[in-house]
Amino acid sequence: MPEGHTVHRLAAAFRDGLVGGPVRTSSPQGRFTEAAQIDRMVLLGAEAVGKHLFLAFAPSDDVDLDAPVVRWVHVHLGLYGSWTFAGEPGFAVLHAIGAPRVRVGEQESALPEPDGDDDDGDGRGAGTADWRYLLPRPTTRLRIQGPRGLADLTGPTACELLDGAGRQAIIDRLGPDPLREDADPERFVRRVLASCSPIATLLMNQQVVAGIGNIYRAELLFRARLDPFVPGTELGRGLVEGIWEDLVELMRYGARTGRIVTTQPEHRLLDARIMERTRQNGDDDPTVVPREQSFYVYHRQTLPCRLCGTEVRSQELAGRTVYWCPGCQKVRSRKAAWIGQHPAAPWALETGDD
DNA sequence: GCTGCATGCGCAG
DNA sequence: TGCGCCTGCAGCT
Repeated sequence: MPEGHTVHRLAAAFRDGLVGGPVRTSSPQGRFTEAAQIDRMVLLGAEAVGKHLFLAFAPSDDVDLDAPVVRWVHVHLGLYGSWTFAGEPGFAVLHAIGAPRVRVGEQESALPEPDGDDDDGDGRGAGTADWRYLLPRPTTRLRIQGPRGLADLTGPTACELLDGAGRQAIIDRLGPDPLREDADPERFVRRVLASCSPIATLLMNQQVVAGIGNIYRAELLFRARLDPFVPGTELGRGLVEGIWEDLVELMRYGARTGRIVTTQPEHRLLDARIMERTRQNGDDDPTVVPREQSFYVYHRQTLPCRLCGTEVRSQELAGRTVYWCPGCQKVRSRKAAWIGQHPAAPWALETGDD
């Protein structure tokens, strides 16, 4: 489920709720056998690099992150992985919008509380809301439990214990992460301009830029009005720099709110008008009206483009589906300037925050 | 209950 | 380039 913004939110949730104190770690599923090695250690830090999450563990809290004694848990959620948080009121709540999910009562299984204040006789205890007695799902790869709450990991592509060198090796093969202060956009620009691969392929290559998934890719290309199949070598520097700037803004919004929104308000209105027109043309099927107004092209294949009404297309490219509007995305030239809309506007008219 | 799909990635060939 | 893997869930029967 996650693109890079989600992983940054997860890192923030860990920093908020679990970093700084001793934690218990276990692998209820049994597949992360190294969990025992870090049990009762201090969770020193949590950071995101692209879609990779790194959690630092040390025997005590007076250790530097780069000390040899620090052990790193490296987690990549892949397509199916997720973290579930549970804890005292306020635990991880700020960051629970979006991918980090907070358990709701019906899905919880709880042990009876040991102090005997189970007064409803159903064997589940009066405190089903007490996170301390939540049984992990059988598929839980890793549970991290601190004084204020816990985090359960299921279905990750990667969950492994590394030393500092192992962590660095992973970071070294990643391109710049638009959400990190230390990101070097020039690395991204140079890689793109030097490659004959289609720009759509390059944007999904984590060695070129770290953190983009299929949604950001499709939406970025649309906002740049860029043909997904143009080789990087055909693009102009200004355009590629514009894509980076746009990406930074989009992902910052995503990290702040937990939602990917790429459409500008005026284009959502236009979309409603187009839908009305298509219905007048005889398409009465209400299911063609998308509830989601957040995207221009992602998952909108066969629907009319929000801007020009051309049918949005989709096609497999290097094993993943690319979505684009053939009507709007015609930029192919090296001379093309950045013509995408600056994204400050898309959510500016949204009421409230988050 | 079953099937297919999904915001990924690494590996073999 | 295709496949296997990790899991949850929507949309079928």
